[in-house]
Amino acid sequence: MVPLLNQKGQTLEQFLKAYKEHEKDKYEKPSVTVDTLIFTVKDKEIDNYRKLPKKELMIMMIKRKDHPFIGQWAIPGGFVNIDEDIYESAKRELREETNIDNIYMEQLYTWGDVGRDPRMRIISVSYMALINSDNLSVKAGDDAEEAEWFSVNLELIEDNKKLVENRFAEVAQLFELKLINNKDETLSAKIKVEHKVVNSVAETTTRIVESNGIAFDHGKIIFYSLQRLRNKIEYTDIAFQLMPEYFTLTELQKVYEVILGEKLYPAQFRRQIEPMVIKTDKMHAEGKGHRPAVLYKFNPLWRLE
Amino acid sequence: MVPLLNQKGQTLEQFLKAYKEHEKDKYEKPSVTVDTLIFTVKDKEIDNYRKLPKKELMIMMIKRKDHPFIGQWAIPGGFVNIDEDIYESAKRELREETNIDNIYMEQLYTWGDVGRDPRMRIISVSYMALINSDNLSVKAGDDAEEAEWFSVNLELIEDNKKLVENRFAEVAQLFELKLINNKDETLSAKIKVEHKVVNSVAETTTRIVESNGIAFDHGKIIFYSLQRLRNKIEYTDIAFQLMPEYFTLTELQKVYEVILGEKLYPAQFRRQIEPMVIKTDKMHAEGKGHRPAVLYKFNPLWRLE
DNA sequence: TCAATAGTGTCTGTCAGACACTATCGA
DNA sequence: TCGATAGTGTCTGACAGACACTATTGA
Repeated sequence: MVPLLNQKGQTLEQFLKAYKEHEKDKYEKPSVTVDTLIFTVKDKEIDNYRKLPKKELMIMMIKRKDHPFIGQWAIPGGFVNIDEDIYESAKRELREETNIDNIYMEQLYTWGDVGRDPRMRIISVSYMALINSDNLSVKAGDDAEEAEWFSVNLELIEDNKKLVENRFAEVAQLFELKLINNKDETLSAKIKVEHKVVNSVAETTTRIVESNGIAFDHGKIIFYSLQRLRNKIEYTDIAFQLMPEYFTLTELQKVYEVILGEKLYPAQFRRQIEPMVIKTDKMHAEGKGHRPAVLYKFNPLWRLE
Repeated sequence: MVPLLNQKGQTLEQFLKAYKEHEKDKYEKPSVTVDTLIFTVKDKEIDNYRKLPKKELMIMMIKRKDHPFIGQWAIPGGFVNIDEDIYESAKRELREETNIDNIYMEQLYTWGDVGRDPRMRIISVSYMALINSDNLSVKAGDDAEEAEWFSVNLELIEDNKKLVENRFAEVAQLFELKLINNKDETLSAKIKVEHKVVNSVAETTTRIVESNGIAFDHGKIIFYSLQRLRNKIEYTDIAFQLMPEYFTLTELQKVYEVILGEKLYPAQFRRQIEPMVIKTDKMHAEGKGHRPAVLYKFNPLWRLE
């Protein structure tokens, strides 16, 4: 077979050799990092002996020891090695922070605005990892970094809908994100979401209007991940990534509730979740002063009918 | 206010100055490109005078003039400028290929496996643009590049479900993607999707097992974008980005059908789509030999009730 | 006994799937 | 008249929202 030649008469091999010698570093390149949002759900202890613990959505944050944003908290992340897939890079990051491996992880979004890091042009690929509360006892990695879990609370604090020319709609929503660790340190960010229809093209802009203690544009990234979590929990089985092997249906329901931010009806929740779970013959040992609950397992076959 | 100092006693300004002088290019960086998948829906003319034209989903591809993959077809794309947001970069790419501006575009996914480009390490952020058939007459950009529209057809050709240990499921699906231009050039790719549950963690791998005439991993990227299109058309209004300002409900239904790959019932489709459209007093002029259809417009307010 | 959780039964209205039917045009 | 598209009416079963009810435990 005759090798294909380009306009300079080069074979592929010749082209690649010349390319690597002359073309490779012709332009200035941005740096690429991977940020991993690590979520789990944790019990919050309650005084009353008969009451069940409340569930809280938690995210892992790292305290910055150097400029920029010194002393503020950031999502764990780091530079992509030149010989490492970006997915592997995110897994490595997760391992370094938590010593946990073999965990559910998905790519979220890539953030590439010019001014998002004052040091230089950095494009950041964000991943979302969900770990179950079984593994929560695992210590944070042996880096000298301060890594801590923060509870995640998102509140809609303003919601404006406008009519323009009785034809185009503008929606402006203001959200407040609050992160609280077990020392009651509180970080917060206000995020404004504007939805406009211009020339019958819908445009949504999301921007941080205030940030306290959260480094870079990480408030916005966390906000985005919460939207994704809420969406995906409705039509996938990702919630089970947050559960231990055995769990009660009430625990599972509470995980759904904390992510969706609303109460669900037990009867209906059980009917809907039924195909995704397997009833075991084990009973929940913890609950006192009320009827004990049956433990369930995830049914990985649920999509196959 | 006292300026914050890091461990070396530097202020933020001192740190940034030192960083830019010494740290910036410490590590080898990957290159970053943006690829834009440009979709539209086109009429396919029919001989019978009373019949309506068929709708086809089309994607714009560029013929490669140089190594690697010389002579094959690729998604339009290019390097991100160092002083340009990645979203702007995708818009620029779209403008260069189609001369169209102000168009719906969303980020799809970021592809960052090490070996995906034989020239060097390239991380590619893909965007999806939808343009309406009104603009279709616009010529491809004035680049010397050959740019052409290809019809997009995706077929599920194998579907295996396995039980392992009567406990874990494995699903393997084989898809064939076919791209055909108006000279009847046919490009194709076979994509294998494997879904496994290992240690109760669900893992999905997607890989190209065969590629004819489609450069790089672009068959996989197109496949991914089709999944996203199908998903989003069900719960968002993106379909209207593919429509001209005035359209009949049958046209709209055909667009849904070609993207979803299935026939829909007219009565139900009309009931469901009703809140998203506004009936006008215009009638469709084209159709001959049958009842004329009312023209509708998109209702950008539909989400506000 | 009582407070709390576990778990079930059932009514109601909505809506998707399915299909049949009417309306209107041009050759 | 007929072949094609445009558009509507309605039956059926499934299922979400809502609420009430029963079951079981430990202090």
